[in-house]
Amino acid sequence: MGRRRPDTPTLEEVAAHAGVGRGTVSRVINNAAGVKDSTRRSVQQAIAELGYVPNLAARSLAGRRTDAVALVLTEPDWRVFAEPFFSEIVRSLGDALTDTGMQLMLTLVRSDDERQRFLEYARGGRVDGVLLMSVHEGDRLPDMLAEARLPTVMLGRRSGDEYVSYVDADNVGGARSAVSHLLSQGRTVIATVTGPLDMYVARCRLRGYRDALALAGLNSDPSLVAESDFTEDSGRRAMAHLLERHPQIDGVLAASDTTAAGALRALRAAGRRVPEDVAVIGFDDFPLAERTEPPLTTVRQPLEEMGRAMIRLLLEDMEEPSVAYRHVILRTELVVRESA
Amino acid sequence: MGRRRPDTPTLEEVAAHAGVGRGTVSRVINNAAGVKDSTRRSVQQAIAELGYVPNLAARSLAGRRTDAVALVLTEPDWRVFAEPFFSEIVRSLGDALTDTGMQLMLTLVRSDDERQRFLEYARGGRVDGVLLMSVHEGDRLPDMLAEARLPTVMLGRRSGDEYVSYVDADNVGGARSAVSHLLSQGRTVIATVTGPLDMYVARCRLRGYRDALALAGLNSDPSLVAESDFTEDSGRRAMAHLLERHPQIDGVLAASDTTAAGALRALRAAGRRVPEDVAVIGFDDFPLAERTEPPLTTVRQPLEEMGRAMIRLLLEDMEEPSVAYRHVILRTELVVRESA
DNA sequence: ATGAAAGCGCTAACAT
DNA sequence: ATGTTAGCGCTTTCAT
Repeated sequence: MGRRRPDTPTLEEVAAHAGVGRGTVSRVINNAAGVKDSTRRSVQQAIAELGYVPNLAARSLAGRRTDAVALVLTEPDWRVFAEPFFSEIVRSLGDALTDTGMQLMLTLVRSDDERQRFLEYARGGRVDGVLLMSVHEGDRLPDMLAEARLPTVMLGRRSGDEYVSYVDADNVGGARSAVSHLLSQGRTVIATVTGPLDMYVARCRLRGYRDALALAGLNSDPSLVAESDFTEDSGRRAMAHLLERHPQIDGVLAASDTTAAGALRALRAAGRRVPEDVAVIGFDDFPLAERTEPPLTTVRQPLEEMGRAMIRLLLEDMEEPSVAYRHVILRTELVVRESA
Repeated sequence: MGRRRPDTPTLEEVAAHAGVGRGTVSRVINNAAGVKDSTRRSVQQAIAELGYVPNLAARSLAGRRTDAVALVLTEPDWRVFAEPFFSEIVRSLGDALTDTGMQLMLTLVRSDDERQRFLEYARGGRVDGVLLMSVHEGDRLPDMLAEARLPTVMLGRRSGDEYVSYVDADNVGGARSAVSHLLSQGRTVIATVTGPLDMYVARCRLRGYRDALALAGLNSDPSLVAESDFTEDSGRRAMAHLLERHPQIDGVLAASDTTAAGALRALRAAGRRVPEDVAVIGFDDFPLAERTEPPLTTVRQPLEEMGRAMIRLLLEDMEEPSVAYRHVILRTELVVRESA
């Protein structure tokens, strides 16, 4: 595990080469004010000539920033990678961070051992802040990070009373409006393929489904609810199962558009036409839902805004280490795509 | 961008608390030999009581390891994320790294600006080594890293004469054996859906396809070749296109199993039966190919071994910074899955 | 506007 | 076996 970084020029050598003190060089590389223009230029030239690159370890030891934030994925199931949702969020985080000059690094945490290791890494000062995504209910990592007073922001929450800062979408409202939409179309037997019910997000969407039915004065029949794990295949199986029990289903709320695509396949396999016989609405990942034939109506989450909001909360927390946790819940939008 | 790490106890405080010198504490946290058992225990207790966590910046400044390696994705197209290939490799890298106690961090590099930023990050000493994947032909990042003398290993190569260290699969051989297999089945009109031809891997597979035909004394017809970008949808389109020109196609080599799945859809849409009318063989990502109905024959790459080999090369390079570039090409395996 | 000097928290070489 | 000490390369006062 030996490491040798050879002959990297140091700030001191740059200073000597430029014939100035090292404080001056430091000011130049940090774009600090109060350096005569001519001095600045000669320092810059020395930097170029020597191929100087600041030693980041020394820099963060000496004080200020690390200029890196970690995005942690605590997901034993690697298939989330395949979700457009995931890549959209990562992209939006990357974009939002670009302006701040920070590096985004993705870290994968699967076991408790890795959880511990990451904690030490973060507490060791290798990152200025931590973003978390797809956190499951019992996961204590966010609390550990928060206790260590590391700026921490989650995407989504683990439960109804979450403390650690988070950004979430209005899942209940989204599901509610989707189901209300189905009802207003005259659909009467509406089923739902939920996500894994140990995830709060899945429970919220289920709640919205029930709320909408209740609002219409209908009882929700438990046998119209089938659980999936957000993958296309499990969505297909869940839908097939629902159809066996309730052949007369004419509307479906799916936990995600991947799941919706799966449901679509099951419906087709059973000879149903979509949306004529059965209308399907999925939560949220537009790329897939749009590529479906026909394009599915979806509850769209403002992924771009969610990423931006996460970065905003994180930066705020870094500026002034407050004791407050902050929460942002973003509105969802029903994107209707039926021609019918 | 201010950052304040509050009141973290230092090694010195631990030493005082335990009533020992700080050298001793350092030995204990680094599991160095030559510390009396009783001393070690009392230091460990002091560490626990104070909640001490080593400052990683100080550690790497003082010399040794960073204990982190970066996996860089230089991919403007985020859909690669969705490839099982990708997550399999990441998993295998993670596993291989676990034993060494190193952190793996994924970094996304899309623009030249980000390329430059990452270079400074790496040269700044934040990582001990760099792994690269999905590197396109003209990308200079690997050279820049190698010139900066950072241990660097790529997955795949950019061209036929690659210098920077890499691990690759025998793509030519794999494609050749796939097409030979089709020929031995009596298939006579064999098309191929290639990957993006600005990637060497795609060209290699195309070469294997041609080699096999030549070996059988056949000329390859350019109009039996259609390019895709490794996504399912582009595979579907490419296949549809091929079918228009050559309705009599009875065998297909697809660039990946995602592409193969797309090809399958196009074939079905055109009323062909697989594998009775048309046999499809895809390169490489078993999870998807197995979930296809019927399961597709594939050219399997030893992803697990590839990940391990990358880590091995990287560690070797870190141990003894050699001037040599090293290359490993792993054999592929044809996994036949037709019942026919 | 700029130089000098005091750390930041750790490792490793040198004493003992 | 353990204490002491000299840096690692930078930022940041504090002088000037």
